[in-house]
Amino acid sequence: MPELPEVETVRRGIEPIMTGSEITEVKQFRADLRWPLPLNMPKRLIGAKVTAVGRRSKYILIHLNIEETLIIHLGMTGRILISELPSNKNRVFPNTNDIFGPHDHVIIEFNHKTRVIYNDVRRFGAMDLIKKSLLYEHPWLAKLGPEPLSNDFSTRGLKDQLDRKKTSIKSVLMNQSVVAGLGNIYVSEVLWYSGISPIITASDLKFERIEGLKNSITSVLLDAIDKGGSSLKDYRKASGELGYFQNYFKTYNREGLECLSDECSGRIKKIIQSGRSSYYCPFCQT
DNA sequence: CTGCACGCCTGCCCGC
DNA sequence: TGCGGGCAGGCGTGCA
Repeated sequence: MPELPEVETVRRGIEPIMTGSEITEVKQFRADLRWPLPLNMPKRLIGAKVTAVGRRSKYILIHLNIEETLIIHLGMTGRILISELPSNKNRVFPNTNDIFGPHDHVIIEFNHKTRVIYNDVRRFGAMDLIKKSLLYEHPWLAKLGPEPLSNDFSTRGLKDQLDRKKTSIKSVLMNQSVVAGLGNIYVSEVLWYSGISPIITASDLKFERIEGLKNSITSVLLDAIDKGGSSLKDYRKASGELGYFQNYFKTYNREGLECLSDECSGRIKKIIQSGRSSYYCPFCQT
C-alpha cells in the first residue's frame, strides 16, 4: 500500500514523539509478519533511546543509541498509530485502552506514556534489527535506486537506467532499483503529468521526455507528502487522520472518467501490466 | 542477465 | 441474503 509519500507522512508523525524517547516496553503478539520478527526483539529494544527517525524508500529507519537500527516496512496494509498509555490513576478494569485489535501486532511504549502500535491486516509488512554499520547492506536496502527527493536523483542517471530497459516505462518505474519509493498509484500519476504512455518502451524515451518525467516524479511526490499521502482503504497517518492526495488523483481509480488535462476530451483507461492495474489517458499520454 | 507470473494474507465489493 | 470470484497501496522467489 503505502508508497513513499505515505511512509514519509508516517515518519513525520512518529518522529517528534519518538526522537529522544526511551523504549520502556515492547509487546509482540506474533512471531512473524511477512518474515519472522527479530529474535528477542522486545529484549533488544527495551531501554534503548531513539536518536532519530529516518526513511529510505518505503522503509522507516528507527535509529537507536544501541548498536542496532530498527527497520520497519508497512507492506500493503501496515499502519503505525500513536496512542496514549492509560494512566494508572484512572485505570479501570477492564481497561479498554489495553484491548488491542486483531491486527495489532507490535506495541512499543515510551517513557513519556505514549505508545506506538504497528497494525497490519494482511501482514505483508516486516521488521528487522540490524547492526548500524551494516544497515545499508541489508537485503531490503542494498539494491534500492536513488531517493527521488535527494540530489542522487538526476535526469542523466535516470536516462542511463531507462536506456538499458526493454520493457514498459510503467514496469520500469515500479522497479525499486531504478528509482526508489514509487508504487502503483504514483507511477500512474507521474506518467499522466509527464504525458507519457505507460506502455511505451523505456529505452525509446528521449532525454527531454525523461527530464520531464524526472521533474514530475519530484513534484508529484512533494505534493502528495504535502497533502499527507493518499488514503484509500487502509492507510492512515500516525495520528489516525486521513491523507487527502486521493482527492487530487488524475488517473488512479478513475477508469472511464474524463481526462483532467486542459483541452483533452479523452477518458481514463485501465489496463493490466505485469499483473497490476495501470490508469492513463490514451489521448494525451503518448 | 532480464522480465514476469505467482504467492504471501485478509477483507471488501460486485454480480449472480 | 449468501456465496464465489476478483481485486487491493509491496516485494521476494523461481522460471522461461
